[in-house]
Amino acid sequence: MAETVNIKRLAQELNISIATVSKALNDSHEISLKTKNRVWTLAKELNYTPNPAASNLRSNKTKTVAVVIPCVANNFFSLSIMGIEEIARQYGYHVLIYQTHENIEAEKAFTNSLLNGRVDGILTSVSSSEYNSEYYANLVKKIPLVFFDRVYENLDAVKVTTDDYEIAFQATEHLIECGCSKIAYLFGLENLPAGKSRFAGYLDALKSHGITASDELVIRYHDDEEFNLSQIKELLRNYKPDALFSSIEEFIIPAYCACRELGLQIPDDVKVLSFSNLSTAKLLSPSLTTISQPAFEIGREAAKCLFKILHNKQLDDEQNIILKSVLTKRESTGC
Amino acid sequence: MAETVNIKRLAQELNISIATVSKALNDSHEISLKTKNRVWTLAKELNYTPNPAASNLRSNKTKTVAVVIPCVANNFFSLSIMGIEEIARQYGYHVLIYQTHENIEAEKAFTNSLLNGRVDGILTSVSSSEYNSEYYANLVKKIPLVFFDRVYENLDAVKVTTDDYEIAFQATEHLIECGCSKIAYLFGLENLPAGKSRFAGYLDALKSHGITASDELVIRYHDDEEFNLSQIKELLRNYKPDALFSSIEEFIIPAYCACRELGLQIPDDVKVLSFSNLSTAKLLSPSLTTISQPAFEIGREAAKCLFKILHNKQLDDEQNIILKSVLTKRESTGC
DNA sequence: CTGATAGGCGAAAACGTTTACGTAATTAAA
DNA sequence: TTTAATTACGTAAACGTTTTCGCCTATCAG
Repeated sequence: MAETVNIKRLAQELNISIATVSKALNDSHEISLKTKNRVWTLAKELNYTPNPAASNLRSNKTKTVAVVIPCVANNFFSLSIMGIEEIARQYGYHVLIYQTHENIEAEKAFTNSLLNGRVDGILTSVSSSEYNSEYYANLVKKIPLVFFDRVYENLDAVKVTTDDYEIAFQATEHLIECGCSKIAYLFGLENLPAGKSRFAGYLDALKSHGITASDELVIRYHDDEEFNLSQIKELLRNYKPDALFSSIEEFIIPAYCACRELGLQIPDDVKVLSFSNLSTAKLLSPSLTTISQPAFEIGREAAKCLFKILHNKQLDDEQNIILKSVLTKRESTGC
Repeated sequence: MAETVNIKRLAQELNISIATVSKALNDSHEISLKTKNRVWTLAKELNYTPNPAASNLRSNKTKTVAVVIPCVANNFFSLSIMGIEEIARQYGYHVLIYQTHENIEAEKAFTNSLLNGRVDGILTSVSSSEYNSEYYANLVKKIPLVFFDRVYENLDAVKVTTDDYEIAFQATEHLIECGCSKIAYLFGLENLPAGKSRFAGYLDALKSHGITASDELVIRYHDDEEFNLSQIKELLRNYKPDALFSSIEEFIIPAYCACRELGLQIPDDVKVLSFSNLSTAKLLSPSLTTISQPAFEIGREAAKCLFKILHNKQLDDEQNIILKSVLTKRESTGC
């Protein structure tokens, strides 16, 4: 590197004080336009950019936010990040990414390590492995935090979610209207509000159509791919459901594979429907009926809320923002 | 926040100097074990974590790297990020994400903004919109930088890539062996070494089998989805190729859609093969023969190299690391 | 007993900003 | 004309670390 160019250097070359330079750079009203222009042109000429560490240290602002999520290699989360990034760019913020891999301890460790002033705020979609609000109840007191999709309820924090209950209800009704009466449920996120709402929507839709739910038709997501596959195969073999309603994307591949392996035709023998943001849903064999969440918009909304908080703007209404999911009917439900 | 706990506070409570505390926290040999233990226990007790800004400012180390990529919502890049993140966690580094959306100006703006000490190093996969090595030739002199997948050649920097030429050659041969002789090429990344190598592999494979390539059978990626779709439809209608070799994932959906709309059966009427990291490739209708790059490993390798550089370790051999892609034959090439 | 050596610690400067406060000159109000 | 207010800038402290240098004590060789 050549001679480091900092405020002192600018001040020397212009024969003014470093305070004046700093204020000019920050467009302070204390400085005359003439001086500001001198500073700005020299700064551009020397390619000056302020040292973030020094600035952070003094001002206690980092212009950085953290995104803490289970995993980036998931359509929903990568789309959310895109939305977050778009807004962050508009506000001139930087984005740190942390993946928890559904590990609650990693989650706590990350967020704790962010409390020393590394970031101005946090956007998070929490791990599904546990639901213990104690930790977050304390955390939200210490740093501006916005939850999206996977949230903790009853905390003093903004939450951006989707209409899980309503859309699950609607999707279940769609299956019923297609003639299904023995609808299996592939249960994911069971610890979280989102997972519970989806399940509740499913149950209530059954009930409102006079169908009694059965525990035998419910299987729960496990971290082991093989296990999920064999679970589904067992389910199909033993209880012969006429539909599979999957509450998470991770069940799609094992569900399709299970049907193939058992020689079951979708949608003739069994209909399939899933929450999913896969762009290839319409190319699957057969094309998959999906509930897709507006992942990109969720990211945008969450980021917007966080920046409003960081700039002390009043949040429009309340702390719960609920966006609408979309049910797209395709061949796998066949009607 | 309660009373801020910093080094000064620790020093006061222990009746020692802040220098001693700092050295103890950093496990310096100058400090006795007894004193270190006193410091460590109190630090843990008070939940002390060092202020990163202060630390960065003084030491000129940020323990942070930047990842500059076109887009996170792409299987290849999100998997790469996973690999990068895994290694970063091992080394205790933080990861900043910047998306260029294939915009070379944004790319330059981001990387420039990282030169003032915000990060210790950069991992990047460059934009495909242009190939102008001047900028990067200067950049690599200013900051440790590792390219992955989409690289600039002939620069003094580490590059992690895949065997694009060889695998494209091999894939083309596969199509030929399946009886194809009129193989269309869906050309992406044409400005970049990766894109050129893939195309070269395709051309050379044709030549080595006595097939003359034709310009009419090559179409180039465009940013407009509709345009790509109609391009492919035109191609299929006018020149009736017996295979589509797509060099990028983005062509898959339009290619499948085009075949459907024209009533062409895959693989009977036309075979399809594509570079892709889609996990649903095997569930498509029909399942898609793919060349999948080891995205996760690429991220890992790139990150490992960067950290070696940052710790002044000798890089094992040379600057080019080449990983192997995998050709997975499925129904879409039907043999 | 003297001198050297090493171990353990502290004083203080430095990193590059921001900002509270002071000051001088100019302008407006009286 | 005097005073008050305003404008434009400078001084210096502060943010929380890291690190150089020096000091003191204890130990050891001679």
